[in-house]
Parts: sequence; structure tokens; C-alpha cells
Amino acid sequence: MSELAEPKRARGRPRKTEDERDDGNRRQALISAAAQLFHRKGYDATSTREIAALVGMQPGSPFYHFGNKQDLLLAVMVEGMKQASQRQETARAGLADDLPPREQLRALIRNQFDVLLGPDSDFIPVMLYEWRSLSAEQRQTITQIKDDYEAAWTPVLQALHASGQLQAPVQLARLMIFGALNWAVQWYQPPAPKAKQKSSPRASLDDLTDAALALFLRDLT
Amino acid sequence: MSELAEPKRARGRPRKTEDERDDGNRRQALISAAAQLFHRKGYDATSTREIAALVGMQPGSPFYHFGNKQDLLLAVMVEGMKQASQRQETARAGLADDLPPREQLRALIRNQFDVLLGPDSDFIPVMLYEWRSLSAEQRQTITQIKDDYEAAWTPVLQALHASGQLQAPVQLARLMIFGALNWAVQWYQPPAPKAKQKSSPRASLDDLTDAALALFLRDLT
DNA sequence: ACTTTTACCAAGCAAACGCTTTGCATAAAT
DNA sequence: ATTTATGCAAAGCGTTTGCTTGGTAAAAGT
Repeated sequence: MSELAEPKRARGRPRKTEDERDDGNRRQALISAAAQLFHRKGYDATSTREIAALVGMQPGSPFYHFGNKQDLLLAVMVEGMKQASQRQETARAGLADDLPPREQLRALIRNQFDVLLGPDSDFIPVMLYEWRSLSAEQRQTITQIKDDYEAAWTPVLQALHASGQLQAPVQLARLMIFGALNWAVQWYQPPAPKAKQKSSPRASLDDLTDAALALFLRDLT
Repeated sequence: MSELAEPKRARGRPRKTEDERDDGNRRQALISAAAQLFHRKGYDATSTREIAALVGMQPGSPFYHFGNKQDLLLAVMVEGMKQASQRQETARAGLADDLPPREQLRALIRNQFDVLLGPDSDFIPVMLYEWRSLSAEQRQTITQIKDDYEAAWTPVLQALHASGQLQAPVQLARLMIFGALNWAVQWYQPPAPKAKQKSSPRASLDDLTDAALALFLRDLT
């Protein structure tokens, strides 16, 4: 038998007053929540209901902001690449042009570790490990953005190759270097400040950067 | 209206005759099919029905051989690691012990590329990119096997570090090297034998091995 | 000859999923 | 003051999914 429809009055959800308006940032909240969950559990293992719950919405409401789940995934990746490109651009702008290529590479690597492993670093790992779930056209979109991002590395690597500090062919070297860095998402755990660190003292992002440079480059002494 | 139940007689599925018996290898067929699909589409995006269909079974039948889908995933990974360990062991056995460490590393890297990118190389990529879908205990199982596999690299890297050919700290170097190699799953496309190769001539696995050695090691001339 | 085990098929269940639809409260625009 | 647009809530629809259950033909064991 059907239950009697109880009089649905406004429940305890706090209504927004006029001074705490959101403009467009409920959409941003959805993107952030999706990035978190996609990173922790993966795209397929995350339901749109979970994302909605994390921002305090009802199960169907995210589909007002995004046509479907895939579009939300794409938005996460685009947002991540936008941030990463901005960071990389400001990092490169902060360096003198005549700085030795080794130091330019150091800055690029350090920035990449920050984007991959630093605080609020859910977006890029999602892009790296969930792009299979995009449609073909969406894939092309982010591939283009990613290629632009990675293109900034090539001249630096070419300079290092010309000076003999980098021996491997530049294009393959670039792919392998990105592999070495991006793979850190799989194993890196940030150093625990107050822990005893008895067995394996965890490395900082600066330590990783030093190790990467030592691995890829030979110094010309 | 419900359709009339048509008399269900045995349909055209070919019954196995006695001389084409399978013994235990229907289970193996399931593992292989699962490895293929998990590699192409990912674990979550692959249904057990697809796996069953690929080996010619009915949707419920795989659960006779495996308790659930996760167990099948674990079986794929264990099978892959068993093969990889065997290959690595025979590759190491084929080398003289006093071979220069650089050549030992070359053999290890070449074997890893084979396992990752060679023919029938679905198992290890699945292990590398789908381990999140395992339960905690299952993860521990394959982590142990993987650690054993990777442990073989440490003495070689230590020898290279001692001789000055490898500058980075050994443990971080190992992680980054595996990253560089494993990442190739994301971008490598085998060379097309008859293609024109006008834009980017695709590299062979030997080329990749040479590039990796050139990237990581400095020769002592 | 009889029983047990193996390896499935055939059918379907319950839950979860992505997504749609309708409606309503608020704010902005006219 | 009235209309329009925005940003969801509420409810649910249809499909897909992992998995179960009951049966059965063939092989293996006794």
C-alpha cells in the first residue's frame, strides 16, 4: 500500500542569504569534489551520487551543471591543465633566460612534482590515469592542451642534449622523463613531519627533484 | 502481454567431443580473455558478461571458476607476475655473473619492455594500472610478488652506483626508472613494418632500451 | 552399474547506476 | 508588479551489473 504523502516542508538545509552568493562556484565545487573522488577511487568507481553528496546536493542535481558524467571528467582535466599551465608559465617567467639549462630543467621538474604531489593535486593525476574514460573527441581536446604543456620542455632538453648533459635522443628522453615523474603518483607519500621515520625516511619534493636531475643529467666537471 | 514460452531446445552451440577436452584450461582461457579486456577497457568498464562471451560462455558461468570478479582480476595479475618472473629469471641465468653491470641492466630493461609491450603483454599493464580495484589483502599479495620481482634490480643498480655510472640514490633511482619504463604503456606504439613512417619513425624495443640506458647511465670513458 | 564430481547452461534477482522530468523557491529583469 | 531565468530538490525510469540458483550432460571414480 502506498504511504501517505507527508507534507513536505522545507527541511533543515540552510538557505543561502544574499551576501553568501555563489555565482558560478557551485559548479567549481562540483569539479573539485569530482577531482577528489576520481583521484581516490577512480572514475568508474565513483558515482555521480557520491559527488553530489560531497557538495551537499541531491543525486540528480549535478546534471544541471554538466550534461553527463563524462563532461564532468573533462572539466576536471581542463581545470587541472589550466592550473598547471599557469604555474609552469609563471615559473618560467621567474627565471632569467640565460639561466643554465640544467636549472631551467630543475624548475620544470620541481613544478611538475608540485602539480602531481603537492596540496590540492587531484586534477592532474586524474588526467593522467583516467583519460581512457573520455570520448574520442574529448581525448583530442585534452591531448592538445597536454602537448602544449609538454612542448615547453623540448627546447630545454635540446639545449642539454647539445651540451652533452643529456645523452639520450630528446623525444624519447622527454617521454621517459615524464614517465619517471608521473609515476611518482603511484608510490610517493609525503614526509610525515612528526613521525619517527625509522625504516625509510620519506623524501621531500626537493629531494625528488635532486634525484631526478642526478638520474637524467651528467654534470660537466 | 507475455510472450508464449517457446520450446527451448538445445541451440546451435557446438558440444565438445571427447578428443577436444579442456582439462583445466578453460580457466586459463578466462584469465587470458579477462586480461585482454581489462587492458583495453579497464577493469570497471569490463563486464563479466563480456569476458564470458569472449570465451563462449554464458553470463553466469565464469563464477563457477572464480568466486567473484575481483578474484579474476587477481588471477590475471598473479599469472602475469609468474610469467614475468620466469622470464626475468631465465634472462638473468643466461648472463655470465661477471658481465658488466651495465649489460645486466640492459638485459633487465629489455626484458621489462618485452613484458610491458611485447606480444601477449596484457597481464602486467593490468597489474600496473588496475591494482586500485583489488581489496586490501589482495593488494598485499601482489605487492609482495612485485617487490620480489623488483628486488632483483637493486644489486645491479648498487653496482652501477658504486662505479659512478649511476649518480642518483639507488632507491629513488629504482622507482624513477620503473616509472620511465612502465609509463611506456601509455604512449608506445609498435613500429608498423610496412608503413611509410614519414613523421615520427617508431622505435623498436631495442631502441627504447638503448635510449633508457643512455638516459640513466653515464659511460666511463 | 551406480554414484559422484566436473563444468557448465538457462534464467533471473536485487542493487546500483546514469540520467530525466517535474516542480519550486529565489533572484534578476522588465 | 509581473515575468523570466537560475539553481537546485524530489522522485523515479530504464538499463546494466555482479552474482545466485537450479538443473543437467558428460566424465571420472568405485
